[in-house]
Amino acid sequence: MLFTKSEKTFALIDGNAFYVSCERVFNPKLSGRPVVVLSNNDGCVVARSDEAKALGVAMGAPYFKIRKPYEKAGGIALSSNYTLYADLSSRMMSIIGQYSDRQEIYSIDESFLEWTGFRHFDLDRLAVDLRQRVGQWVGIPVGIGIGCTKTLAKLANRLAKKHPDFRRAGICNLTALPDAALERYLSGFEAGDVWGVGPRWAAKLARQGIRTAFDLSRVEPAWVRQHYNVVLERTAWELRGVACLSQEEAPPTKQQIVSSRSFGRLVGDLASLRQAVSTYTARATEKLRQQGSQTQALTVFLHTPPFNTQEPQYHPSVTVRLQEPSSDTLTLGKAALSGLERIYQPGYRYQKAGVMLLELSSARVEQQVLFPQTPGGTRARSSRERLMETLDRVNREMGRDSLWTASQGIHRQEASPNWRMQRGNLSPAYTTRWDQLPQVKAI
DNA sequence: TCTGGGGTCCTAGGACCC
DNA sequence: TCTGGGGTCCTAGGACCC
Repeated sequence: MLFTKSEKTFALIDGNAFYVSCERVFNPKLSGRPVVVLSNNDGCVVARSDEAKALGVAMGAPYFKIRKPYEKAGGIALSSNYTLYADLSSRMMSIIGQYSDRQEIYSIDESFLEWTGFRHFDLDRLAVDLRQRVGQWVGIPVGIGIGCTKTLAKLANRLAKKHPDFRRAGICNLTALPDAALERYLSGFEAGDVWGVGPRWAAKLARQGIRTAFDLSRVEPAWVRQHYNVVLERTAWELRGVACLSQEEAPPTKQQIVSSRSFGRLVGDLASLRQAVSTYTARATEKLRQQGSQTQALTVFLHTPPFNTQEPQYHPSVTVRLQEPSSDTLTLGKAALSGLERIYQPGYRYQKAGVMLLELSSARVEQQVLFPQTPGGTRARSSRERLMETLDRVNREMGRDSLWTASQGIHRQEASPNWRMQRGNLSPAYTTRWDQLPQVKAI
């Protein structure tokens, strides 16, 4: 027997060219045309429509390098609008979640559903219905892959997008296939395209004669562990139909939280860096409170531009330990600035700064400290907690950046100091700002 | 000649994912 | 001129413990 069929069933649903599809929902002029969405500062291509792919635009391509020929060919480039994508994502995910009580939201555009025990249903029809509903209710086209392990569901999802046998329907169900057919599809599937096989391992596997997903499924898993590691061994098992990965329904709380940005232009002065670091700390700390955690150490780092060899290079970082765990924007902001002062060297032009919060723990577990630094001890701290609750509530209800600390700079975001990122072609916040709602004009 | 055995914790680095 | 941002897991090796 070539393949084991695990008792489980997984479906992987993801949005096609998700960011581009989000833009198209509210701007029909974009349909049928080459469209790309760019990373922050309009740096790299992070999403491409089929038409853009057909023009040969590569994922991750620096936009300035392809801009001229791309625009000449009628291509459109948009700055990324994460507010819009996050909102459409949550709508899409809630519809997908109607098709199983076991949903894992894997990324902004991908979701696993566990369909174990659903085999008395017609899974293909279920998938057709799901796809149609998401299309009608949110306007995002999705692809669906079904397999008896998550790795096979991922692989099926890819076949649903690329393979002529499935592309029309956008659905590929590997659980319904006989072994011979499964072997045929896996043999036509490059090992490097398997989930969990990156470029390094793909190259090493190829040197050892393992070129397709089928090849990888035939290798002795123990051998894989010996020559690679346990992660790739699991992948090999999963390709055979032995489920090693299970559904992670409740997202685990993060072990670290990072907030960093490249600047709109190179920055050399400490005052601007202080504003940037304060802003990133505030953002990271807000995320920290959202997941109910506190941190005991944070790292501040700076980077000079990596691609410009003319610039003198300097990549300092420093970790600042706190005396007691905290989730307070003011406390952490102060700690971050003290770290910045320690690593800052004049004479360099920096391209990026960032803050990482480490050693996270639940804020509900009260750690007693021998000599609390807050004057007045617990009472002073609880008033700080109330301040943070208010800060978060105001920013939640009145919009992000309604309330901020003076160290972040006294201008509103729109004033755009020199370190803010550039977003030259940003679409409106169609679904999250009253003043930017789409309008329908009567003729 | 011959130098125990079993364990934890921490860090750095390497690989992967979207 | 112009090259994103945010994560995870695993392994090896060193320090240290009894």
